[in-house]
Formats: sequence, C-alpha cells, structure tokens
Amino acid sequence: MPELPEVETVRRTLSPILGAKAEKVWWSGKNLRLNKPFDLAAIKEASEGATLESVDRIGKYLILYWKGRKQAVLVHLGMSGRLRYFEGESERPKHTHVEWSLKDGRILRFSDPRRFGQVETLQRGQEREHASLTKLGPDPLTDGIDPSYFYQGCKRRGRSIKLALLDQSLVAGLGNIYVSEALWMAKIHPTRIAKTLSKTRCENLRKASLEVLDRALEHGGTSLKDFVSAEGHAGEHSHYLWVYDREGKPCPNSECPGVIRRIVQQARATFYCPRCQR
DNA sequence: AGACAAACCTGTCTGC
DNA sequence: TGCAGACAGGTTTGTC
Repeated sequence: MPELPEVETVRRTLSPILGAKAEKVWWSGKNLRLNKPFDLAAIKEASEGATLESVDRIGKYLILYWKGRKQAVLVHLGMSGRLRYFEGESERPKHTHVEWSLKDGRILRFSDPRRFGQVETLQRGQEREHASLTKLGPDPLTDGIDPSYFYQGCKRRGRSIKLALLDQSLVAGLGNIYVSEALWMAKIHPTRIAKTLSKTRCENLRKASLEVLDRALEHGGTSLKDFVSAEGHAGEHSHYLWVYDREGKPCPNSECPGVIRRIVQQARATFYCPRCQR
C-alpha cells in the first residue's frame, strides 16, 4: 500500500493522540514480516505506561517515541498495513496485530492482513543504525535530495532507472506508484540505464520526484485499496495519477498522442508513455 | 554490482 | 455459483 506520502499522511494524522498514555499493549500472537518472532516484551518496554511524545518518519518507516523510554517503536506498513486510532470501545477489526489501549479511552491499532508489515523497537538516537534503516538513502521531505548526490548516485548504477529509484538506497520513500509518476513527469523511459542519464535529466528527475511526492501528500495519499490515514480516511490522489494503472489510456500530456503502456520490471508493473518518455 | 526468482500472507478480481 | 489463477502499494534472501 503505502509509499512516502501515505506514510507521512499517517504520521500527521496521528497528532491527535500525541500526549496520550499507553496503558496496555496487546498482540495477536501472529508474527509479521518474514515471520520474524514478534518481541512483545520489547514493545511493552518501549511503550507501556508511557506517553506518546512524537512520531517521526524516515522513508516508509514510522518511529513512535514514548516519553522517557530509550527504545522507540518502529513501524512499517508493508503492503496492507494500517496504523490508526479509534475513539473509545469498538470491535477489534479483523487482522489487528498490535493494539495500544490509551488511558483516555482511545485505541491505537496496527492491522495488516498480509502481514508484510513490521513492528519492532529501535534505540532512540541511533535510528539509522537499525538494520532496517541503515541502507536507506536520504528522506526527500526531511533531508531533501542533494542534486550532486543524486547525479553521482545515478552515475554509479548500471541498472534501469525504475529499479534504481525503487531500491530505497538512492532515495527513501518512492514506491511502485510514484516511480512511474516521477519518470513520466521527467519524460524518462523506465528501462533507461541510470548511469546513462545526463546531468540535466537527472536534475529533472530529482525535481519531478519531489514534486510527485508533494502533490500526492497534498491529496492525503493514494488509496487504491487498503490505505487510510490514522483517522480512517482514504486518500484522494488516485484521481490525480498520470500513468499508474492507466494502461491503454491517452498520455495526460495533451500535446502527446501517446497511449500509456504497461510493462513488467522485476516482477512489478511499470506504466509509462512510450511516446514522450525516452 | 546487479539480474532474477522466490519467499513472506491474505483478499479480490477475472475468466472459464 | 464455483473454482483456479493472477495480481496487489514492500522488502528480504539466495543463486547465478
């Protein structure tokens, strides 16, 4: 489901529960990503009895900081994960895996049908040292993307630009939807080898990536299916997508007579205009 | 380094 | 209506 704009939307919409105290942590008993053993004791140690102080985001990862705790809670939504709060008593939705009962009566829940998500702990102040975050590139929103870093990064990659952007090591946060969108905006063909891009075209792509993420964020993210904010609202950006999931439709560039095509790269769908992307 | 496949898991949609 | 198969927003792991 969620790429950077969706995860950032969740982060922002969690603000109403900042300052709330977690009374009790509940776990479904099922493991999450890669069936790694879920460490309930660690999650309790990081959050139970503590006040939610802040929520940060790096790439597609959320970090929940609880007051006075050395460990923070790291959350990744995978494909179908949701992190949202509920007002008062309510029936536990299917596929809920972690639940924080808050002292004010609300409940924070992580649910994830496919269980590709992740909930674990990491050391406060050493976030980037955590195994999941160590290989991530800069976060486009909080770190920005330095033009020469981005150009040099492309220069070092001998694979297609689609795959280079999808890999989180160059830039953290772009996923399958927004990579297609950014490449369309920059008029770059998805199979083009990253290192063959000129400095100018890299710069266009860098700017396009930032703009695509900003635009999606303004619309509260893209909900193709599962995604909802922490308040339970779907995002509106699916109505504004240029190429993603639009195979056979005309290129949104009114000057261009092209038709959107779908190809598969590394077992993942890519959408592009064969006419204006080179 | 990178290509490629498979793995993790469930839900939903398509075609016969 | 039923069933098999394909596919889905992500990441990791292993082999070549």
